[in-house]
Amino acid sequence: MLATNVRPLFEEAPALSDCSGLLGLFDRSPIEHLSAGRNIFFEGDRAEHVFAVREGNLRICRQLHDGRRVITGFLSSGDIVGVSFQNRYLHSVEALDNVAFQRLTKVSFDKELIARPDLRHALLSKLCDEVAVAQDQMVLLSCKSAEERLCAFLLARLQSSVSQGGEPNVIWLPMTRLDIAHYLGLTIETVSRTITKLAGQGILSADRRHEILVLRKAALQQRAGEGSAEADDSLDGTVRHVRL
Amino acid sequence: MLATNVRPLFEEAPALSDCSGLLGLFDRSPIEHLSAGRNIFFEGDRAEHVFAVREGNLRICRQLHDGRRVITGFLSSGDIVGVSFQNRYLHSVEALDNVAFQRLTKVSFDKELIARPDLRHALLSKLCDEVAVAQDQMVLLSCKSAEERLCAFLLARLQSSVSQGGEPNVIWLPMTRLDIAHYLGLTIETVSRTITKLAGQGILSADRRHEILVLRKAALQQRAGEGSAEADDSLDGTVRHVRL
DNA sequence: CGAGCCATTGACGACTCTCAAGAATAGTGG
DNA sequence: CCACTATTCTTGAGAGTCGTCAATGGCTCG
Repeated sequence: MLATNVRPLFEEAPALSDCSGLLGLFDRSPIEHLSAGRNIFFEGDRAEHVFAVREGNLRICRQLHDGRRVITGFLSSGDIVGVSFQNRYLHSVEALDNVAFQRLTKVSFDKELIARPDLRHALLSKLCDEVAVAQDQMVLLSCKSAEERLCAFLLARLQSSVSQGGEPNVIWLPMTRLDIAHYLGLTIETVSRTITKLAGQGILSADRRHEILVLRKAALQQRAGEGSAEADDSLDGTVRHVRL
Repeated sequence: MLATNVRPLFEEAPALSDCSGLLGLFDRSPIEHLSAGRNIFFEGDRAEHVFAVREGNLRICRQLHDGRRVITGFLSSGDIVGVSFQNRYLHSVEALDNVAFQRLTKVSFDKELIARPDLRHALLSKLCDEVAVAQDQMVLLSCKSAEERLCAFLLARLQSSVSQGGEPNVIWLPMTRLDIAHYLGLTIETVSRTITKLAGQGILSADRRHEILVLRKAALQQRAGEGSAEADDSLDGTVRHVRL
């Protein structure tokens, strides 16, 4: 087992992005809508459906027994969530804004998958991707400072914003500062202070609440510490050698 | 995408444990040996094989550009590592003691999988499990104190030790304190101090370096935060309520 | 316009890291 | 078998980062 954690009985995963052909499976499902603050499902619910996000943004939360909340990820258009081999969801998924999504029962999702080897491969591949992302986040949480965490997060959001058709230097943040804090393992105050500091250094400008302007991307990358492979300006498919 | 991290080009996974039928695939592979400190493979190596651990213990490491090291997991007998959809490994795997393992080329691993739907399902299931474990670790790193982290870690190792046939209250630790620290996102000093503190409270006894005796499992669970409901009882009848 | 949420900013304190030294253990060679 | 060395672990003192508590300000919405 990768980590030494005790969760022998659970096998759930996760949220899958950019799900190539997989999204096609949902084509015949009706579109459902959700307003900000509402959940697609809750932690502990019986896991009977798989969902595809079509519009809007969501957060994936887990609750600790003492009330602490952790955000393990964010979702947006094109992501799939709820894929699972267990019968209960391990996390809640909550809308950050107006969301449109489609659903498929796990049973029919499985059936389609059996019939389509290409999609099975896509799913497997996306699952591997998912693990890599989770491990990246582990590294981030393991040993990065508040500034490094925030810079890494902002760069990731920048890429996401751009790939969804935004300006090349504008970060769109559908989530609140508190969400960011819960995602990065920080407090809202630290997130706020760090943003202020970066703004003071002329690296970015955060006039609006949900929009951050990147002024010096290179500085941001430097402070993110090891952007590793994606250090460069991405977007093109050129894979660079990652040596350390 | 679950996390907002930027790793669009990588899809690797992970280490799979308790790999039901999957282990059978390696039956015809010769057994290879490795002594402590040696690697099965390094981060950045071309990913051409999948490996099954037969004996001994290993650690999974990632290196940051500035030299910081993170341990993302530990492996032992029955675990599979190297499953990947990318052509380079994202982490190193290094022996903690004398290790015996077998290998299979990715190509033949894939071939076998195509022929065996049951194994495909097992793999998918294990991948989901893997993600769940990684997310548990994210939660731990996100918002748990040093004491909570260590207690959770020790409980997991206890379970692992017991399931491998050890005494019900003895934790076997094949790794060093530094490894534990790098796994939990702490320093070696903090790990050491925390163990000393727990020993001072009569919760455990750590006379030997690689062996910890659990004296009050219930207290350990309580301090792990969210070990949740499974009541203690533990080892002796005298279960005392321990508040923090 | 007031209520409520969200974000910012400040002061303070605690937890953990850093630096440093010493003790215990393991490994090596005589 | 016993020094001798190297590594690992423990313990201490001090510092720094980040969390906690608290107050203020800005935005949104009824």
